[in-house]
Amino acid sequence: MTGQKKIRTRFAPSPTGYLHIGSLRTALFDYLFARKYGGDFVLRIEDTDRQRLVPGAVENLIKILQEFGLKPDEGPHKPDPKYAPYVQSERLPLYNKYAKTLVERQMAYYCFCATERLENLRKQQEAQKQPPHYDGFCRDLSATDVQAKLAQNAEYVIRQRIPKTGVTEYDDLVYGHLQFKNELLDDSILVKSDGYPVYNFANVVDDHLMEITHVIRGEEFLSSTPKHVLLYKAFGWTQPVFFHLPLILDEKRQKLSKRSGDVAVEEYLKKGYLKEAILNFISLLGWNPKTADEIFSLSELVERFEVEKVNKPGAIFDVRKLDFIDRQWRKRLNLKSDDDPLFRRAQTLLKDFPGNRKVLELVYPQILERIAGPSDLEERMAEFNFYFKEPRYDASLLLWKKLPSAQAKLNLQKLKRFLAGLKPEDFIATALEAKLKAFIAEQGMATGEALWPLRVALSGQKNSPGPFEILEVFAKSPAGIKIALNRIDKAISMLSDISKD
RNA sequence: GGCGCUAUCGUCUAACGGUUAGGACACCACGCUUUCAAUGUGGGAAUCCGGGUUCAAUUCCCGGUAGCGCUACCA
Repeated sequence: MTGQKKIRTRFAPSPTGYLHIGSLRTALFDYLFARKYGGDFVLRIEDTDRQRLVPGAVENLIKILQEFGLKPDEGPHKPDPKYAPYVQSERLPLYNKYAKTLVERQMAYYCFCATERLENLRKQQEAQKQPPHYDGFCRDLSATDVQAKLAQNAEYVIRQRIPKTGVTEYDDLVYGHLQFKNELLDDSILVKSDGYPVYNFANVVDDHLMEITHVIRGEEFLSSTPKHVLLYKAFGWTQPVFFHLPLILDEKRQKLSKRSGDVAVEEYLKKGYLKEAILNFISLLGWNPKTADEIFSLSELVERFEVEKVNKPGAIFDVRKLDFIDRQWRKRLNLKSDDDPLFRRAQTLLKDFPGNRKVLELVYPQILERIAGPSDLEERMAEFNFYFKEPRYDASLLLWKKLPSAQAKLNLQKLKRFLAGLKPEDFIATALEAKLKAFIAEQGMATGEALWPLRVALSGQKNSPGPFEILEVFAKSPAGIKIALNRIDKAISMLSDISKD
């Protein structure tokens, strides 16, 4: 056991200002793998693309990871002097040093080609239906030529010198044995003209220096991995185990991206999804426990996680399943409304409705109860316009379970008369319910046959809050009770029309 | 175009080479319930195509097709 190296995984996002749902999944698997096998989970920030820098992104990343319970053991927030810094833009001298080494070993070379020439080259190749690739113009520049150019302060990049022959192969934990012909690999750029390294390079250097044992990342890196393998070989470093995760796809089967809709984890949080549900849901994308259960907490996931259970095909992100899992979690957690993000979301939405707060406070618990999932919260909320607008509905809606129209009409007439005799202070949902139910029983009506038509008459909807709540809301304003009674009248007359037919 | 990966219900997926191809989401019907939700019961719904290997192929091999990914001085 002494020779065993400690397992170390890393999550290496670019600070783009938000956390991509796919990135969260990667972070989750990094975390699960590290926890499962007693390793460390490291956060490294890949900010070598200076065009895409977003201020504050790193702090946001750490915060949100923490919120999900995926707190890295190491990272910018908690550096280990042995590996720090954890932000790539602070590691420039390192990349520089290693790039030089590569050049010395003839495994990389200076390239002075102008962007314009490269663009033309690519256009030509595309026109001739050839795979676009660097033509090796600077690959065999003599040492003196290079020195001369450098002395002139010519702009340059450093390219990887890929062997012209041979095959590069590696084993992936998920995808198995993979091999690539070297001749098809491009002499891609390692260090950009601004002195910043490119992903393919910085990644390898850092993973080695940080002693990462398992590289867990999305499948999109499957075909750039041979270049990484070649770099490990060039340096004489042992390569980590590669562990690629199947892609998360949108409903069009494309890699989930900003074009697909919401990809930012923050968006889902804002919509009111529980973080437990989000984590649970994405864990099921490309991985399955092989049991009937599928509701798991983070620690349950750690317990059940196994690499063998990771699938190869890309998985479509189906928000309806997320809704389902969210409901399950909501039930499991039994949240009080103040702790429920969905509730908070509902509250902010309600602010946009043109009514008094009292109305909303009364109906919101029902909104939440009847919700299918946060994804259609907005739609459901919009239905509550019935209070402010005259409802329009089909008379057949009033007929619950094939209730005869004459019966419905009679019931409504009785109810209306009863309601008309009540005092304004009687219109408090709980008290009203007791009174109304007593009356219904006394009249020998079936509860459903009385309350269904009443509720529909008041709201005009198949799904709405209950009649007691609606009536309480109406009774808040002096004219409200009259409006409610008018609606019942209208329903009665609609039923009369039906019975004539 | 080149290279790579992938291929079971609409979706997520299960099935030592032998199953009436299973489960979950979604959908539909019915029951229960004042509606919804929840719950119960039932229903429709899949092995991409073609060859092999084998007594036996969803499973192994080959080919095709399709989808996706990569093919940037993005990651």
